[in-house]
Amino acid sequence: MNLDGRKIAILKALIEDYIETAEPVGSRTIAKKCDIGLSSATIRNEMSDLEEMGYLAQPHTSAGRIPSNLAYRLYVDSLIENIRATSMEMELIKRKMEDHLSELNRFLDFSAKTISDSTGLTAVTGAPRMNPGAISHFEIVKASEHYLMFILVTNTGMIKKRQVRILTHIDENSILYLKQILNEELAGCTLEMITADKVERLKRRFNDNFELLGIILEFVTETLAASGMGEYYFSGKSETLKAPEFSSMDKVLGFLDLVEDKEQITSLINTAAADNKNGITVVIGDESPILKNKDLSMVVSTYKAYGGRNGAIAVIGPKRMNYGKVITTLEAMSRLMSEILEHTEGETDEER
Amino acid sequence: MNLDGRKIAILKALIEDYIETAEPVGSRTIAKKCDIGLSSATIRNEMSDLEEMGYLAQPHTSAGRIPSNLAYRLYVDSLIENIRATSMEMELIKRKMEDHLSELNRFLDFSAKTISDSTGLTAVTGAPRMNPGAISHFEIVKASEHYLMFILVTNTGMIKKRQVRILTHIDENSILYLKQILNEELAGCTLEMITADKVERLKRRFNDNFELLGIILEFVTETLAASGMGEYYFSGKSETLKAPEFSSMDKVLGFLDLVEDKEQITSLINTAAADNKNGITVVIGDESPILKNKDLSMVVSTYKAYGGRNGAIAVIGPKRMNYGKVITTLEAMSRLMSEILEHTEGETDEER
DNA sequence: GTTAGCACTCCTTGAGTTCGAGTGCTAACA
DNA sequence: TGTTAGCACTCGAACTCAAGGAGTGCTAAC
Repeated sequence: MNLDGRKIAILKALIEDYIETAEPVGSRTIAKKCDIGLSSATIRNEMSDLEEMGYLAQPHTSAGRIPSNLAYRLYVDSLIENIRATSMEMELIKRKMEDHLSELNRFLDFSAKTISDSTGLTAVTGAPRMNPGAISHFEIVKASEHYLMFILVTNTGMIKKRQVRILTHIDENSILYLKQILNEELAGCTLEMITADKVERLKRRFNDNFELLGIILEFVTETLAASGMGEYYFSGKSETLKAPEFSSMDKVLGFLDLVEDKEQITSLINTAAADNKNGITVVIGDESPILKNKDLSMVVSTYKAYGGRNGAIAVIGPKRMNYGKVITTLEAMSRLMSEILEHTEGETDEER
Repeated sequence: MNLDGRKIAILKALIEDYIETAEPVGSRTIAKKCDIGLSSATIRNEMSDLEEMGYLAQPHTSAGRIPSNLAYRLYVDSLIENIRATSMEMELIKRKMEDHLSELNRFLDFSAKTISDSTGLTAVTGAPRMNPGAISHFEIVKASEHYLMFILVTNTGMIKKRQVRILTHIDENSILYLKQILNEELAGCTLEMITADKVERLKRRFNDNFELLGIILEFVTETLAASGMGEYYFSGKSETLKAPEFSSMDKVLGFLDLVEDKEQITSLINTAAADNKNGITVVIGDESPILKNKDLSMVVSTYKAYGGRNGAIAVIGPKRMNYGKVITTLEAMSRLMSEILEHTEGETDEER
């Protein structure tokens, strides 16, 4: 017994009906819907075969069938039709998105909103993972009489500041001088390159500003060691919960627990994104232990930001989601985001 | 008919029982619980009076009574007992919080978690509203052959950067020179102080780098104009939804809609925080149109961050929340956060 | 191989019933 | 006059039961 064309047609029709209605699908419904000129009895036989093969399941004896994980997997991998988003619409979205470009977090927030609006599900956008890289510039600013501000810029565009209280007086000239030393010694250094040797050299050149050097080096090493874990931006959570599968409270809590747990979301998205560097990854229900027993699926894509770093965008929703729509939306959005972010090369601000 | 001591005792006992059980409270329950030596019949009479006075309500004739908004208001304003959090516990929390101080967003995130852990409800912490202030330092860094990075630091500790593509070649010395001009002319300037006059002077001194000046000025004015609207950090949403009042789906969606809508949350917290600059504000149910028909209450407090700016912390939960616990928790946390943030005076980093 | 027919299963729905918590009222009591 | 015991009444929650219907699986006929 194998999957011939008729079985596939029936399976496809069944999945699509189930996606639409969230109700178990009976043989008569399919007989009416897809006009291959078969009676419900024949379809019943085929469905029985499909159940045996693991593609369908019955909630109880006298109910219709629902697709299994295996069926969804087949559907996503080979049955789905690519609905192309109209380029007109995309052009409009792109223009709107460019308006939100001035700050990365706003941009990602808006992108998440756009995706969730278009899919009706929960969208997540993840900031590109920051690699601290090497020091490109170190700045010391005298903020006030007793405060200095350090600013460190790295070649990956990361920028960190710290304000520290100083007890002894330092004049502007000394600051300028120390800054020069630091930039000479540290420019181009990654964390690994700040060796004991280097520190020793700096100590010698700093001579009487021993204490200050300690504070600065602590700041620098901390900054370079920071993983810069990407933030995630969510949109459309309550939208997703309106689906009928969330009528029972434990499903709702299952979903919210997942979405609120940053660790889980991070690991889920990261593994999925790593799986497939450039395309779309679909994780269906129990395929990930994190989604287990939650009747949820996730579709993940990546976008390229400046500096070749990858960010992730994802949609989370009931296993019975409109995969075609979600996949095309994510494809289009990741293309769009890559275009905008690669193009503008780090045109993102940060404050505070 | 007025509120004598006995009525108040009964009302208090009823509210506290209802807060605990979320079930309408009958006369017998109160007779057993608070031992003023009264029979259920007497209490029944008193409860009937209290209902007439608007403090109690009955879901249906043969059910117990539940407190009205008026009763909660009375309870919060005068009946509640201040449970003081042990200073030991607070000392521990403080130490933990100081560990999370290195970045403001992490700190606020952790604070929200701490509050929601201790109350079992949804906690929100809002970053202090940033006032861009005046320019304290302007930096130009040559990121690569075709990219310059501008960094602007203001006296309120705000820091913004932007990377721009340049077509013409500029050597390091010119950059140094231009930077010097900019710092001379712009240091101490607020947005209002960048007048046409000032721009004219800069133009003259920049002479051949006309185009670059335009880009820089655009960046500067945009940065100074940015309102720096405070972000909010949530924690414990799914925790709140475990309360029995959220057994019906529309209550769940009501709560999630509120929590997801940044505009609403912002306005709700801001008006509440503005109401009462230093203490705690309690908004009970319908007292705010935003909470109307959602059976929710909110408790808001503020904390002082460096530079005298105020941030907000709040707890959102069912109207039937443990106000005593929530209020003392928020009081303690706002004191703690003020101590840490005022003390460390802008010890907050930012990256990206 | 396909289909009509039919018995069977099992969920859903709604009506009817019981149960019990709680009230309001009245009459008795201190 | 305030308090309490007693009792009839109310009304939602929970349970049972039967009817209805959607869907299946099997068999026999085409």
